[in-house]
Amino acid sequence: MTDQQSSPLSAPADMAAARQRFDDFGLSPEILRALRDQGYEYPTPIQAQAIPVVLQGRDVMGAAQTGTGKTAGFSLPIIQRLMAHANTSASPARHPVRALILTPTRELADQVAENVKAYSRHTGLRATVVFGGVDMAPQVAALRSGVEIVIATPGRLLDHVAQKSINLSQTQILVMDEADRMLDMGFLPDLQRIINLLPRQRQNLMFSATFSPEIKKLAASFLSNPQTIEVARSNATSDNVTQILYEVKEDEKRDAIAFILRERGLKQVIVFTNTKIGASRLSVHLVKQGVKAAAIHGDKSQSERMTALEDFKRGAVEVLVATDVAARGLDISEMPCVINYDLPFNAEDYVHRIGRTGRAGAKGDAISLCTPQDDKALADIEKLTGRKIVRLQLAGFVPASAVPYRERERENRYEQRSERSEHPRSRGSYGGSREKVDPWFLRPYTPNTAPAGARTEKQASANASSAPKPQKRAALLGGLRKMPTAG
DNA sequence: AAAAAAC
Repeated sequence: MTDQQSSPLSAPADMAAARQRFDDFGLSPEILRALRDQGYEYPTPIQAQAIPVVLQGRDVMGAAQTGTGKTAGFSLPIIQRLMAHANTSASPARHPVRALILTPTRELADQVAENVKAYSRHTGLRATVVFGGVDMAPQVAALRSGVEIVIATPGRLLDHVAQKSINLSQTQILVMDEADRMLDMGFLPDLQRIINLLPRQRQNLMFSATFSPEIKKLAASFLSNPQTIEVARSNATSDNVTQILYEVKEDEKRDAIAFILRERGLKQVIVFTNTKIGASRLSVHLVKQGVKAAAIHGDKSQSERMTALEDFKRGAVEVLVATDVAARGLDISEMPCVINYDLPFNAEDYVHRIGRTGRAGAKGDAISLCTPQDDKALADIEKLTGRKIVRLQLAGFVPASAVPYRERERENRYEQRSERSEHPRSRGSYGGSREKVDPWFLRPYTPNTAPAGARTEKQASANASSAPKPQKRAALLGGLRKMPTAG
């Protein structure tokens, strides 16, 4: 809950009487103080609905997109309920985990934890976050010292369960955030195992952006007599977001992105790709063009992921090239624009991706590149969002392939020389065949009017590059996480 | 077809 919160002083006087305030919920002075610290006074619609219901101890099935203030909607009343039954013993053993919040991605867990810590800072309650890809020891130490609230991704949580560094036998409240995403990611067995470790008598809160049959089934099996909370029609795109669609050729996409970034002078933008390798490649390409870009995806080490996100938030990185790891949940304020380098495979992912902009009533642009192959994806998106998206030509855009080779060679001379030592042929690993050379840094000039045969050859070379040698792929992806550790 | 998540 940061950017979606309206300014405390912005409510017109004539509205103030009708408008609910956080003071109206009977939250403790310590919680209200934390809210004041952050300058929050008025609840968002989801908060106004969720807080009283959660305070009553009821189960909740909430349909809410990120950016609606959902996190505060469940964490404020949870903190209140835990305070109401405070445990004053100094012994860590007397501080069993009392509330567990599960999220699908590590970044989301981290972000939720930051919010929970902020809201509980004056209460004496302690919260910690637990996720994979980082050293376990500090997490074990935090858990041992005694925490009432744990925010976790499922895999690492079960890891802690296995080595007995966490005890869930006293956990009275369970939150499943982004439940639809967790199902998509195959977390159902893990969720089942975790739930089996909890007391039967507990409060369950489930949040999901969509209400698929699978989600309803999950709700039916895990929730008891839940109150349904819905703030906006699900699958709807925000009216604040202007959707723009440019039709380009596949091999023109990189140039088109660079062109769009330059033309619009974009300083805070996420570019989504469908693949991890695609994210890495595009970010390397943009950096070569002088763009402050970084990639974030699941094959990056956790420290690289965190660095990229922090650098992006503080402005050192202006273009975050991301896979769908960043499509949901991430709360980055003031994002005026989101770009789809690839149209996503699932229409729902499109909604989540463009939901990263146009938050808190601000205007935003969602720019997508599409190729003629994307007809089906586009039709699915238009069906889901109930809107027609007009295809436009990217005015003024000249792809690099349209610039005569000799001219490009002159422009790129320095770059090409510096790359030459990395040339696969110089290492003999690719043999001498020109078709197998990665066209990334040696792009043969192909006239736009090339005959069909030449086009096929170009495609073959593009295909070869989409399956680089494992070593090169690993270097690109920066997959520290995948490196074997001792033993 | 892809991505994410434990070691």
